[in-house]
Amino acid sequence: MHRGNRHGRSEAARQAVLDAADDLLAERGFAAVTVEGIATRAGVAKQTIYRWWPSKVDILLEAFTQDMAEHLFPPDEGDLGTDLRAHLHRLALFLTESDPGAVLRALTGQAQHDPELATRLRTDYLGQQRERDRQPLLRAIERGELPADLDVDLAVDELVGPLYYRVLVTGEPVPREFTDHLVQRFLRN
Amino acid sequence: MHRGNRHGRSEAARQAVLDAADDLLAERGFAAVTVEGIATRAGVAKQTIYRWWPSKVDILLEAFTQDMAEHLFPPDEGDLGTDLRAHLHRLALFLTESDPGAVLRALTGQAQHDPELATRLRTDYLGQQRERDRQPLLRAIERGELPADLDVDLAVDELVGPLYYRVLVTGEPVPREFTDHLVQRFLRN
Amino acid sequence: MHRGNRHGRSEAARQAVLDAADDLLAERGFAAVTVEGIATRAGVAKQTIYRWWPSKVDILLEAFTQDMAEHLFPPDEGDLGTDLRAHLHRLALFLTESDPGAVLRALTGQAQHDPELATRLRTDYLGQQRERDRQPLLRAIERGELPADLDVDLAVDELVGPLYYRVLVTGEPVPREFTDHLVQRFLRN
Amino acid sequence: MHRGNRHGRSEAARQAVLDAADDLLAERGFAAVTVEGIATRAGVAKQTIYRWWPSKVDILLEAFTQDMAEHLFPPDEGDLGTDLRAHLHRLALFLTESDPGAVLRALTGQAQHDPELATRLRTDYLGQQRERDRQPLLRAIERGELPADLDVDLAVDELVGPLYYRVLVTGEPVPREFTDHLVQRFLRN
DNA sequence: CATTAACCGAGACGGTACGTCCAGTCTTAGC
DNA sequence: GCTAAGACTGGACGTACCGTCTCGGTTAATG
Repeated sequence: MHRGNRHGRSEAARQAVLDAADDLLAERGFAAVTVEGIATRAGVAKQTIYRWWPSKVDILLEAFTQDMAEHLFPPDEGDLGTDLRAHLHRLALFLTESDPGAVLRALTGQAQHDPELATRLRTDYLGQQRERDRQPLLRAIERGELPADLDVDLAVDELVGPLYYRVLVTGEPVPREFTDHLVQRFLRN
Repeated sequence: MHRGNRHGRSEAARQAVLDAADDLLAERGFAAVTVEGIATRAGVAKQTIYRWWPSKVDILLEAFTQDMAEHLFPPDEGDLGTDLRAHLHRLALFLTESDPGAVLRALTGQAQHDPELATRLRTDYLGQQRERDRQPLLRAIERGELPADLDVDLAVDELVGPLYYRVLVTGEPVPREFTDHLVQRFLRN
Repeated sequence: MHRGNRHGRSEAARQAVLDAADDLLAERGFAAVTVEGIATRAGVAKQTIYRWWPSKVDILLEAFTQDMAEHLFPPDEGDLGTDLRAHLHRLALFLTESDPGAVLRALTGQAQHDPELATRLRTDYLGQQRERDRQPLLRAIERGELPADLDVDLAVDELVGPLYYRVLVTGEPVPREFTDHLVQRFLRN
Repeated sequence: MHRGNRHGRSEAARQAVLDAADDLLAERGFAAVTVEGIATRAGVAKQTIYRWWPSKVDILLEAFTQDMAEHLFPPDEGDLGTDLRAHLHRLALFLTESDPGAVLRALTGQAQHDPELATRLRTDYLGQQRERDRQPLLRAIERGELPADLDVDLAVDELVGPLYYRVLVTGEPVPREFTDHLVQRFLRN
């Protein structure tokens, strides 16, 4: 059944590992994400895991990157407020409700102990995500809705910072009223 | 050297454990904070640790709470802008530069994998800290600088959220310009 | 139930390990004597095994030494032929039929790949055994049954060599006729 | 480099495997004789090994059989004492000094854990060797030097048994005096 | 003279056992 | 009664080989 051969790795094994890691995280928490557990659940040998991933966080990182790939492109309705409200709300749902969001929270947690992972996480995910976060603002500048000299990065920090803060620090829910309020305060300025 | 006696726990042992945990975290990172490592470094038996702390995160939590206790009381200069700027800057320094800040980052990271720790962290630290964060705003309301119906919690999220976001997520520095800018934007509203 | 404490190791664990190793060898052969298998069967943690024994052959060596301790003291009936016949027969039974004999065969086999084990085996067992093998001859010399200038070591080689040869090399049985014949040939000289 | 063809196995690969196994045993001991190690050293695929040999001991067995093939034919000088002394001395040298002797010792060791190998070893080697060992005696019987009713097998056990015993068990050297002495004692009877 | 079957190397695969590290529990002797 | 010491079970770590399995390339008899 397995497809090990000179043409390279088994896609079936790869996917089974990623799925197993995801499932273990979702069902039993980060502490249950062990290489042995993944191997058993995926029906894969440990060596196969170590052959392709340096550590278990690399598995989660790949699983996350794959799952998250097409998500979170901000909508473009032609109105800054509409776009921002929709985007922040979707980001909040992603972080608090989705499986890849749970993986991201776990990885962000682990990154506090592991600078190398922190760097990788920023390279692999945050860079792209911030680019997506900037889109509504950049389009608004083009449309003249926002001044051309706006500090976009600062604006992004103001908009998404409180959201991540709730998710990662206070653990409070992030209802639509909250994200809408953030947008409202931002626009009033 | 050990101070076995029938009169209660050894304060020397307690402090040695807390110091050892702090030092290990600072010098060799969270992964090096093991109960055995702490015991060896502190010159203490593992059992002594387990007698007084349920787990290693409890040690860090206690070490952190002790170190952090008197810090971060927001100044009261009688002016909202001045107070907020000073407070946010000190918070930023605390989170990014201080040893207890490093412990807090590590604990916050661990809390992403450990809901029980998350709860404890909020109880033991965040509650108090948020109260301190609210002080400048409450005083400003009393002074009439801010409207009485201000949603203070939301305002705190707006002010400190971007700061934690930089510390925990993007890893970017948090210079005084950044915190000043946050205050400026907040006050302009 | 376990008795780990500062006074030293658990005798129960020690004996369980030795028994498990013995049993595995007897029941399922040398290939089944794995540290993990011993640990499981003995109801002991692997770490406990590695704490006290450097390798699995050390376990077998200790098990063997303990089992073999009081065996094989040659009889003293006051007659060389009688004593030698009895001693060789008992040695043959020990090597071919007994559990410690099976362990010795396995260790002797392993010693062919492991010079250090070979040395240990000679120190721990063969030295004593050869001393026992010499006893009947020495007593016969004292009684005047054998010349005082007899090369005792050579005589031992002649007497037991063919026996070990059958056991270890040809695998033929070692019946009483065979050992009796060896003695007869030796005495006729 | 490889010689794939439809007409049978590659002799080059076969010989490379046998040499690699021999060399590994001689240089790094039995524990280093692994199928992977042999394959790497021989520049051969593991599959090629498994195609032709059921296990690594089969490789050693074949290597040994090939190396040993023409050795050890007992001389025929027409005198029993002369022939036996020469034959035992050559056997001692073979077992203690030669490369195939080292392989035989390793195989004999392994055979203590592996009854199937023991059987094969007796079939492939010991049978022939014992036949060679019997030759000097049979010729002496024909010449009338020994009685016709001599138990030849027993005599062989007496002559070579002590030699194997020293090689496999006590590890003592087997000098010419020793083998000569065995012959002398045998002839005196 | 092109096909094509038998053999080759390479190497991924599911497994088992290795020897290590740490978690968390337990027992004892000393102060 | 608390302490240091340290043995204990348990479980995950990362590594080494096992024996099995494709695969693409090489070669030589066959068609």
